[in-house]
Amino acid sequence: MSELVWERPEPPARPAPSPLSREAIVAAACELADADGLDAVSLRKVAAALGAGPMRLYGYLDTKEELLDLMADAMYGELDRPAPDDDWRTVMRGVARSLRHTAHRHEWFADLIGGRPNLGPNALAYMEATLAALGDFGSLEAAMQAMHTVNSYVIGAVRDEVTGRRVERASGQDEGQWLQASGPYLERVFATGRYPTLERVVRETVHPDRDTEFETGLEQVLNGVAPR
Amino acid sequence: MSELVWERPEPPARPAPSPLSREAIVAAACELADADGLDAVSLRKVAAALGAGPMRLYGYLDTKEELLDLMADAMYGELDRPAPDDDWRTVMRGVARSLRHTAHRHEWFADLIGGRPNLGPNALAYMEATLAALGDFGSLEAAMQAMHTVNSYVIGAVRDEVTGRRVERASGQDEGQWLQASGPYLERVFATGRYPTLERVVRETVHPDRDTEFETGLEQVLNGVAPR
DNA sequence: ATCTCGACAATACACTGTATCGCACGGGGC
DNA sequence: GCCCCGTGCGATACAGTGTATTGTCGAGAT
Repeated sequence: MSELVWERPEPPARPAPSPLSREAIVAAACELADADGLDAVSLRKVAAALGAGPMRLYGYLDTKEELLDLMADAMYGELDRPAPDDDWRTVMRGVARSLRHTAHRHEWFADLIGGRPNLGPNALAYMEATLAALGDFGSLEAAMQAMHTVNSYVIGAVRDEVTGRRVERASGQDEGQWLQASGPYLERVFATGRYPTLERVVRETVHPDRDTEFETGLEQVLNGVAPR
Repeated sequence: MSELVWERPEPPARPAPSPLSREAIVAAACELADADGLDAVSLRKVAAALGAGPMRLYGYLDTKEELLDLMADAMYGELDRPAPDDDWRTVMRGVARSLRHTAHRHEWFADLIGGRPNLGPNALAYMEATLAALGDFGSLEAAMQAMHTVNSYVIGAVRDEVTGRRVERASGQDEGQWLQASGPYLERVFATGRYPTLERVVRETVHPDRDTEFETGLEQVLNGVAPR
């Protein structure tokens, strides 16, 4: 019934189960996402990058969703903490810029922020530091409302920027505005004459680069939320 | 070689290939998304809902991405057009509220807006109408910048709101704030004493409901973008 | 020395988007 | 009226996904 030793192959030489940790897992996942976008993050690939089988990850996560949560929280860990002594305007400007900055370095972050509850330790710590630095804002509820407004703006703006970048990258190496990225199409659309105002906007106005667009928008929002 | 007629089954009774159209396809897809979220939208299910094979859709689309683009554009078709004679403030308020409203009726829309270039006919028409109605704003470039700022705010705010709703819905029938939806967890987190400010915010301040939070944020942004 | 338990890999399943293939039908040339 | 061909469609196929289940090996306890 059992074969003789000679014909039986040796045990498959267990490759010394590499040590794992949540940190290593999300690091690998982030690397994958940086390289090829969020869609490239699959449990199998992450596990493979760590020299492990896919099911091994389920000791550290219950769900892929949880991996995404961890990735998002890792990004909150990368943000610059606000200095507690700055006035509220600089604090909020700093938060906004920092968010934008890391969303530019890790574009997949833009797909995640706002799309899930951020209750990880890093996100909470960041919120804590920000709120604490907003002591000169007046009431706490006013500070919360202002944070919400600014945050919403940043999330939306960053999202737009990132999709703009992607379009440009996909549609040639072009830099500049999405307008010329989708140039020919828009030409054809404008030729119908149905969008005169839009056409004027595209043809006659100069478009600021994204940095200044973001910054002036941010300044507008900050003016809007200023107490009094 | 060939079987006798008796044993050969009849032709599979071609079920009268149902007529199709892009419109019918996106309608079916939207229905699916309304019922069970964006993840429930698969080409197979959409096709099945229309009584067709999955591959049939590829006559109307090249890619699932394109289906999502069509769905998003369909939503732009549902928005209330701004009245051309209103002043810029009411125009922008209307745009913002309308976006928010349809994102509440079709929550999956919140997952789509800002995440892809919106160049469909409905989106363009909407932009056109909005820009045209913003004639009293001063220069066109200022109107563009202001629209961008307001739009970014709305996209971010709506995104936050929708994920909040989802958390509440998932975590019991609770209404109110995400805070008590994730209540026990936050209690445990606060018990560490690492987030005193956050704790004060949660415990000591009253949280406005989402409508007023959105509206006051919107008003802040509108104040911020006002010309002069 | 044996038993047991926990950690891991292997397998399996239902499902996804999409490329390919082949058939059946309808319309144009004789 | 018949044939033939193109075209539109379904069936099939494939690689890849998240995850449940099963199998197996090694170490620690008795």
